[in-house]
Amino acid sequence: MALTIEQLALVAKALSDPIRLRILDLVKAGYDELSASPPVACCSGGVCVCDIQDALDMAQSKVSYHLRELKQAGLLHETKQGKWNFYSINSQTLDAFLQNMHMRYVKDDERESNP
Amino acid sequence: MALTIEQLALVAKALSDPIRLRILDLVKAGYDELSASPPVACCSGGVCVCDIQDALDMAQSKVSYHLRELKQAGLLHETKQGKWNFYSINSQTLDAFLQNMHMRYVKDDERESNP
DNA sequence: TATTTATATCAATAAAAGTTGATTTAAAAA
DNA sequence: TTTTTAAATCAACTTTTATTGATATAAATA
Repeated sequence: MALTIEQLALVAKALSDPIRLRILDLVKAGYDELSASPPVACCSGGVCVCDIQDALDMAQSKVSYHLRELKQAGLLHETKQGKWNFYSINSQTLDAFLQNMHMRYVKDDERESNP
Repeated sequence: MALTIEQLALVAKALSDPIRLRILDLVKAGYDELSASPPVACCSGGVCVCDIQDALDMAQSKVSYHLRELKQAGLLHETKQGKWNFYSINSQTLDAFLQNMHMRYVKDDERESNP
């Protein structure tokens, strides 16, 4: 799945804010790294908004805003469960982004300049 | 070399604009893909501003602005040669960015959830 | 049913990024 | 030496993003 320049730029934009990267860190680590327990007993495979909010000590609307940016870029997956929204990493998007960027801008052109 | 969240965000920001990705494309391809010849006989290993400008049909100051963003993020290397400035890809920065992003957000945590 | 809790969304504002045309600098050419 | 060429930088402006506080929605609880 080759991504267009516009798609690549959109993912990069979502990744271009330290707050959003911190959110990705928290979501990736899950409740291991959060000083909280999942609000729902069964494993949701994600982290809820209020726990990110607590962990980062940020206004709720601010956290929601950044979560939306990440979700719209396809970097997060959202699961609604009762009154909670759980977010988990969609590593497919990030993986595709990283692979495409590597192929486009790092990988040596097969034809020339190989060691 | 592990990059901080702030460093990662800065590189991502530089990559978050389609114009800049197009510039990276051109610089990577070099004069092969440009309908122009290098203005200097000896191989500079880069592309000059005016040829990017021609290829993208953009104002000179606009191209310079985006080149500066890419250079400041460490994604491009600049070589002055006579009255020309040649830009080439600094793949180290991009490579470090991609590896760090992969380790941080894609790679499975060794401890759990392995297939 | 009334209240609380979790979270999205909205409107207003603030801050950052991008664009444009003009000016500056420095090298090369006339 | 004057003029031209390449490219950086600047100031004014426009557009996009981010922040904030308030409001809306919907589920859970009292």
